[in-house]
Amino acid sequence: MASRFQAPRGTQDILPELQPYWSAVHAAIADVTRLYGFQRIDTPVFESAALFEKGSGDTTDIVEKEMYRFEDRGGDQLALTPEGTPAICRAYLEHGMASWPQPVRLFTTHQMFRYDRPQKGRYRQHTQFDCEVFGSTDPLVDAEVISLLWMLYQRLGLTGLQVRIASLDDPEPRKAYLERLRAYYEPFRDRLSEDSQRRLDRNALRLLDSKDERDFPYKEAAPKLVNELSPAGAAHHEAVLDALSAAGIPAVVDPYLVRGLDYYNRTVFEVVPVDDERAQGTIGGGGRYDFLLETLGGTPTPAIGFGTGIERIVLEMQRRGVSFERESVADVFIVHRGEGSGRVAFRIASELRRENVPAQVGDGTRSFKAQFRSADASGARFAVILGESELERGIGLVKDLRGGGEQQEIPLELVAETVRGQSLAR
RNA sequence: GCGGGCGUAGCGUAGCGGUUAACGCGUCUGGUUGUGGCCCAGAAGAUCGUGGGUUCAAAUCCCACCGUUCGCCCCA
Repeated sequence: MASRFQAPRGTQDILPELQPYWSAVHAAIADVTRLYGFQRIDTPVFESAALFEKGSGDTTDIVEKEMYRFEDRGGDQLALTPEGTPAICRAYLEHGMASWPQPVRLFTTHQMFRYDRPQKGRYRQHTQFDCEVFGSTDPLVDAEVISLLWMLYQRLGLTGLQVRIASLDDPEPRKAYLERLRAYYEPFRDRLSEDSQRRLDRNALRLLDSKDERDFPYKEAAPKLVNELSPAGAAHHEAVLDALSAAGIPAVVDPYLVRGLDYYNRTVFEVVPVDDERAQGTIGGGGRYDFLLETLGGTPTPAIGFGTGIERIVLEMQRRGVSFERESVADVFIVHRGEGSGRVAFRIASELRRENVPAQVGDGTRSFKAQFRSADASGARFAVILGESELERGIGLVKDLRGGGEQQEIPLELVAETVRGQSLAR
């Protein structure tokens, strides 16, 4: 290895060859958010650690073992954002957005930091596109954010995706359900996997999410929350499904769907590639969180949102074979050699760039052959040749790099204009 | 945090106890006083992830660490 330094574990460089994917994602985000009437917000990379402890839930893994927490020089307890929703909620409350026309639709793309064990598609720093809608309990809004997310994926050429959806009901009926679930599992406690025995005490809902074969028989026979919703919860759930179906979005109810954050109620959903066996397959997910803003000290405000990982989207695009043509870095490549040629080359390049023509100047210390190779590699359509004999005659040669490579003699003052004209005319 | 696989030039690979570590792509230079893409020739580029150990001898065997990858936990 040439370099002694490496990017920190779980972080990565996004090299130029990958940038077209990222640009496409950002462009699609700009499109769909505009189509759905979302406004952009940007929040800081770090926040008060307490925001996430309160917001995400202090027993969630994100807060308990994955948060980059630090004390700054003034003694404040801060954390690199592990999760976007609490940050946006904080901004909503801090800026009195309750007095904006409701509902308030916000989106952002920002960096997330989680100290967990890296794998493909799981990084310590990753980028998330988040959308949040505040101030509406309407199930159509649930369907709308899912529909926005779905459209994003469609526009990026991602096929073979599936929306999995469920409802976690509201806190009171869920509490009652969880008691029933524990009562159901308790007699088998000894026969469950170690993980599931722990879940029984800590987070019974997770029992349904077990991937351990020993738990499967009990899991299948277990009471499912989606089948036992309260009347209000059931009506909401049905309305969301109905709206999705009206919009032609293929959503399947997944009774085993569990999301890792404490604050969700009613609608929860994930988007997964149906043919991906990997555990990190989920590319996006979210849900309703009608009680979070209250938890954070605000007036009760219903809300729903999602996050989707851009790294995972890009991986999925590549897996799906979405590709981009290599962009040329210049339209015009100026080859020059000899005393004073650099000055002229630089002047012509500047003229071209002022006129919005991408132009590159060759390395005048290298041979013509080498500069032409660079010109070819740049993908430029035209080469401008400025050698000693041309400069003596006050002309430049304009060469078409496609086709037969014919060259025209053009007076130096007209080179930029001529090339620009031909470059536009192509 | 737990368990498994992998780690050889920029990239992809070969070599798997024994003289100067090989090949393809890429890069650079040349083949045309000063002209690209194809072709040809040559060059540069590797402390064989790092550090220990075993051995007369280690890229090859063993251990630890680092990185990556797969599964679990969890999540985007």
